Amino acid sequence: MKADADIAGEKPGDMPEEQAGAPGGRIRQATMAHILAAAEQVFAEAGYAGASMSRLAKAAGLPKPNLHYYFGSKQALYTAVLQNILALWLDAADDILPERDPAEALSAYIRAKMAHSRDRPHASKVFANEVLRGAPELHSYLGLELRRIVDEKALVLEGWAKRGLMDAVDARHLFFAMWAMTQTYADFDVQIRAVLGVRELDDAAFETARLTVTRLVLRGCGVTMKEAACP
Amino acid sequence: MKADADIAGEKPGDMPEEQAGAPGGRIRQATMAHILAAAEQVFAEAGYAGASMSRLAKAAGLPKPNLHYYFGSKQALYTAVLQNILALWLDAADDILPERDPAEALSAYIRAKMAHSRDRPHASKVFANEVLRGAPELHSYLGLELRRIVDEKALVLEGWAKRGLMDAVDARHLFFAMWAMTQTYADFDVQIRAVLGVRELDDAAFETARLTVTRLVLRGCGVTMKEAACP
DNA sequence: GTCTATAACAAGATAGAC
DNA sequence: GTCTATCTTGTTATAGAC
Repeated sequence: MKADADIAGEKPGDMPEEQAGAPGGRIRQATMAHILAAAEQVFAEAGYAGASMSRLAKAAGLPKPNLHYYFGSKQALYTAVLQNILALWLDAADDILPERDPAEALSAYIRAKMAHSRDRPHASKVFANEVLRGAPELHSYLGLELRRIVDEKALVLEGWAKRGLMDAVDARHLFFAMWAMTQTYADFDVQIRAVLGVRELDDAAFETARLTVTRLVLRGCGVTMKEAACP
Repeated sequence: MKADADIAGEKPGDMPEEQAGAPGGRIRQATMAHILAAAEQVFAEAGYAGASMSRLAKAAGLPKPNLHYYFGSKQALYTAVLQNILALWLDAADDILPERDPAEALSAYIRAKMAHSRDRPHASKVFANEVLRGAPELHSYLGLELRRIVDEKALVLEGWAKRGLMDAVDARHLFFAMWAMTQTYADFDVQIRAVLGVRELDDAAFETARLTVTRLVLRGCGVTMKEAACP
């Protein structure tokens, strides 16, 4: 087995027995994390239907039955991959807080989302594939948890607008725009690379992308850019 | 067979025999257009791998072998659907011309793209699915035809910037942003409806979306909005 | 041109030896 | 815990009657 199984961020040698939500020994957890990491990539490239168990197994470097042994079914493995991604997704909006400066908070949010697109493109693609299919696994998450977060953050933006710190922009549609503009660098990377005529999106390309998105959002919200966009 | 087979925009009773690129009689063309319309929807909802021939056949209201009779293979049917979509995709940027006013031209472009997302969401989703998979069928299109168009339009924007009509924004990344913001209303509609807590995106929602996107782009480019954004 | 019947194969899942 | 061999089902595609 390969050694890059630390995707779930488990602390090695922490608990001697088990833990809530992650039963089993350390080797079991490591194997499962390894399978999840490989599966995320395959599901990202092929979608749910296009990812066969044999392909998933080959990507993990294991025989097919082992995947069934650990996750039961393809469906369950896919759900586990999605769950792994949502945990990553949720804490991105932590910068949007009432007491912060709008320009800085929005810049930080865009920076975090762009970093996600760069560092975890597979996660973004799996999520995109799922939503494109009609989000059969994420319906409740989108309608409950995500909706609650957006409602909460929309209040923050409306508060900023009332205090004259930014224009009164529709907060929800602003979020849709920020999600779309940042995630497109992960989901549609093939198209972007083709149009730019480059083999890879390097640091400079991502920096230009981040600055462009930040500029559109900050100016669109009527907040001054200052040096918040430049690290 | 249902009567909504006029998607390809064929002129009924035009030519008695054949035409380049569309051989066969009128009923043949009508049947093929009907299959293509149904297939677009199924490919959009299920992706390439998730769309089985039986499902495609059921959606078209025909037995499976008929689809093979007309298109040969699932692959060929899919390619035909994509080809149909590209024709639609290409003429959206017709508004970006040097002699036009930036605010009006960009507003018109965003309006056209939003209208596409509203009127042909399935087309957008098929395209998104294809690019997510790595664009195996569209690699040459993206790297040649689309790239050429974007290069051409980028020159127009740079011309506007030199004449002081707008700020010097990276034109290519601005296009990525406009594509992402507008297409998200087709591709991620499930997520948007869930967050907004509505069953359907109605006229008002699309108008708010369009105004938000237009605002971000025009202000981000430093062009005055005037009434160009309002019909 | 249309459709029933079926071939050839790959899918998800499991039994059972190790 | 691990993996070979296999079962069942659904897949694309086609043969051949109508």
